[in-house]
Amino acid sequence: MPELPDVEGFRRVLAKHAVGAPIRRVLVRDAGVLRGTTARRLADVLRGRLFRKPSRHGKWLIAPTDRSAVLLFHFGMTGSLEWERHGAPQRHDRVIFAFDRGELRYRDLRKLQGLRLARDDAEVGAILRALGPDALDVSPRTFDERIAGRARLKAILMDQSVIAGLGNLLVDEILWRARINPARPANRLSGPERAAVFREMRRVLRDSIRVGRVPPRGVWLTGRRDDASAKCPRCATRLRRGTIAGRTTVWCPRCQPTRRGRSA
DNA sequence: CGGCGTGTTCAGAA
DNA sequence: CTTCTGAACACGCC
Repeated sequence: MPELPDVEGFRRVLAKHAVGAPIRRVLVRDAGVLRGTTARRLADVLRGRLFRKPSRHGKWLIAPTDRSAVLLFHFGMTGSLEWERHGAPQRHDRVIFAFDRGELRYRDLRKLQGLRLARDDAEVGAILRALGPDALDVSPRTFDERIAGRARLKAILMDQSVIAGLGNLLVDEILWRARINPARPANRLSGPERAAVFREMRRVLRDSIRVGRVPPRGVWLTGRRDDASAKCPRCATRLRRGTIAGRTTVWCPRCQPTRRGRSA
């Protein structure tokens, strides 16, 4: 599930329920999600501490504490962060932070990513150093400069070191709305085309965050990924699918031609 | 049983 | 140097 809007939702969960209250207990139910730390160290460092206001960069959730330590979450393809007031843990609750009023649970099926514990802000910087600017923060000018690579546009937009936060579903949705073929070389887009991608990126992100997840089904292209006979919601042309940047890619050959007048 | 998947990383190839 | 592909990670669902 998690792309930028989902992680923003998790950030809000943490901010709403888990900021400013002492962490009473850290229960690591599956140490397989701990990256570069151990259950012992995680508990020793966090027990009795408070989380301060969390931030987000791309798909990373950054949770500072009232000491120098900072907890970082990445959710891979199947992770989430849940607040539960009571009840038995679910099968995929890998780490549980217990507070007086409830529990914050890092839930993840596939364990493709996990939790990291940084000693201080400098270590956070080192972990996030390779990321480009957040997709919601980047200015139109910086966006234009950064996506000017030779690779196919979808690969560029998915590259977290170029722009942080966009994933497979979001990029397909953005390019469908902007009516640009995902296989176009990024550095051959016109100025207006780059502006369209930027505009639709903002719009898709805003709408997704408002709904609290990405992406809402319904009229979105994303609701049609799994159906091989699905039609374009705009023009009813049969959607096409292929592989770009190693990921399943869905597009409309009519709305998103490779070049003027041709289909992909 | 085989194939697939909202993410990332790495080795190796082009 | 840049870009691309496939495999790996782990698990549930066709």
